[in-house]
Amino acid sequence: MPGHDGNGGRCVPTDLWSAVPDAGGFPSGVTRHRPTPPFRANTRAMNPTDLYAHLRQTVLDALAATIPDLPPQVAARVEISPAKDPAHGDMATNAAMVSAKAARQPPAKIAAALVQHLKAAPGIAAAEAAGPGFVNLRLKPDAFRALLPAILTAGESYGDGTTGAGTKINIEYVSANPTGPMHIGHCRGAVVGDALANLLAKAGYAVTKEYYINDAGAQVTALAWAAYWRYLQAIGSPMTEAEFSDEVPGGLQYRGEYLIDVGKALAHKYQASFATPDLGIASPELWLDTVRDFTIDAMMAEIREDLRLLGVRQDVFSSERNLVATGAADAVIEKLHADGLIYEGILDPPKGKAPEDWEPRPQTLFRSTGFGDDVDRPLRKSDGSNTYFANDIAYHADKIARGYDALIDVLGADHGGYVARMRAAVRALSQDAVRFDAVLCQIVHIVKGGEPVRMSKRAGSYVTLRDLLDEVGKDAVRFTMLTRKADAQMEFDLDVVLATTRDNPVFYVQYAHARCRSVLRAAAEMFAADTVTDQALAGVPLDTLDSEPELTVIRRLALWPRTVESAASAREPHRIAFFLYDLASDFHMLWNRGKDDTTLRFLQADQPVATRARLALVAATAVVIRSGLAVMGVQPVEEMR
RNA sequence: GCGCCCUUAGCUCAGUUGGAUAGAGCAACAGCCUUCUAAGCUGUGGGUCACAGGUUCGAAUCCUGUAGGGCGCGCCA
Repeated sequence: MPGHDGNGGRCVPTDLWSAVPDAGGFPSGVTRHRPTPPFRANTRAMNPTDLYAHLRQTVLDALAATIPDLPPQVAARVEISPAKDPAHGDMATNAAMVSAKAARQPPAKIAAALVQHLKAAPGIAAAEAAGPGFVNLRLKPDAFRALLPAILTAGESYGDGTTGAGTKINIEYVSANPTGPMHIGHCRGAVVGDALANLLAKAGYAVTKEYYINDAGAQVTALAWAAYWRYLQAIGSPMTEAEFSDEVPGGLQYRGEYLIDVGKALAHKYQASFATPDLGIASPELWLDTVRDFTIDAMMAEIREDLRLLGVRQDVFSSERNLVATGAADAVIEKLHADGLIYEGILDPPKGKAPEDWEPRPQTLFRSTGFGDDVDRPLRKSDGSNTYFANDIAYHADKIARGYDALIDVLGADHGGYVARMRAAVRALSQDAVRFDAVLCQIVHIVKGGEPVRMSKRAGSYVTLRDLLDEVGKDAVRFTMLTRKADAQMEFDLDVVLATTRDNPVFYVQYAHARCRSVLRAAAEMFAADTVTDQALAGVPLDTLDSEPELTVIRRLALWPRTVESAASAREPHRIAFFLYDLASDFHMLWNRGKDDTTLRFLQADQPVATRARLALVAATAVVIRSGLAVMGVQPVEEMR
């Protein structure tokens, strides 16, 4: 989110790829170099780790037997989903309804035929037609229980998807101007971007995490002046801040205390050589480039430290200044010019906006209207230098040249108006082959004791990431930032985040994991430790797991792979947080049964077989919680302190 | 003025990409517990999915319009 300190956002997940996961071709327009997905071939194995995918194939087989010449496009629309109402069974499929038209038969008739096939399928206890043409399925408890050894064997890779199919995807996030420490707005983008990247990787994409350093342009020049002011202070200049500000083009902008150390470092390194003999402002030619580079390096070191503390580690840092220096920006404009997409023209004045300083002026324009934008966009300022957009085109051209199939930018919501032109540029540069998405993050308000928290001691005008981390810690920050859709405004209530109650999702999920681990530790005392490892528990008999709260947890675990898949294709990492909260809720409910009735507790020394079965469920729950927290970049805790 | 996004229980928010009787947490109400399987548990009430049309077997979800809110709108990034 270069530029202002905006941090709002909206998410526009128009996913072209997830619409047809398999059983048919891919939608046109995104087919470049798309390897044939190898998945689903093994969904009929004995221990399916994706129960829903497995059942879907069973339904497709039944459908093929019922309607031999069914078009693949119809098969692609067949879904299997969890039943909302337990009275409907465990799962339902829309197969009869979506194929009715092609088969020229009423849904009810197809449903009845499907029921006949499905009744006999392995793992299915009951099948019945219902409603407008649903087929409801009830699974044998064994079918659900069989998931536990599969999870324990797979470990945290349970839920890994293949929908990405190795697609190369680049996700750019944070990209804060190196003009100061990171603040809350950057923080949300950082967490959303990082979690989304992890999520896409789990779904099978080949992901690169990237940071774009906006180290060119007027902002960093203003930063250099601000650092220079601190330098003058450090060498004992008699100037006042007001006097200095009057001499700065555009005035002194960055007044936060964080530049004091930079000024001191400059003074130490260059002594008084950057000032006039009376310690006043020397000619910028003498010092500006040096001070700017020095300060940018210092700020980037600061930002990298912020990112490290937040647990974000990006693969690639790209510099805008470098793009300009190597002539990449000019080269891209040349290329677009050769393609006939650049012209000199005059834009209409914006309607409704104060036109007082507006005057018609010929500009170098990019024909973005040819690619879905509203107006053509300027590439050069009147002083001849590139606009931010021009450099950003060069940057995205660079990413395209590096071979990505898709690009994602995580931006603040105040950049919503920027998305259409960037998408237009990517389309133009890639001949429509590379998909571009923006994930916009809305603003975050920090609240404590019911009052908004606004100021930071250090930066002066905003709450820094460091302040927030000091207050609540990395894991709480990351989790909480993912408890809302990115495009929804968020109130970050410091009191709630630190509360040890159910309405704090961070606590509630961590507590569930800690309880799992606590039980397993106690089990290692009660039985031989090597009989309660995940590996050992993957082989124990599970028939005794038959109570409703136990099966509820297992059903939830079965939803993990499809949660990963749908969250990834929608580019909505917050869904992982909600899933974990629901899973934690199911688990706590199971745990609470043992509060009043001690015979319902997990560990019963006189019932080793039933106990081990329950331990398998507990261990699998812990695995899935860890798997989800890993996507969010949150460290699971072993015990509550 | 134009564009994009949003509007779901009193509050804060989900809603599996068009499926069946729209969910959760707070708050409210009614019980229970006073415990280390600690940092509460169980249950109840609560809705014209902003409003009006449309598309179809079926709409909170897609289309059109209206009202209200957020963001943006040529040489800022």
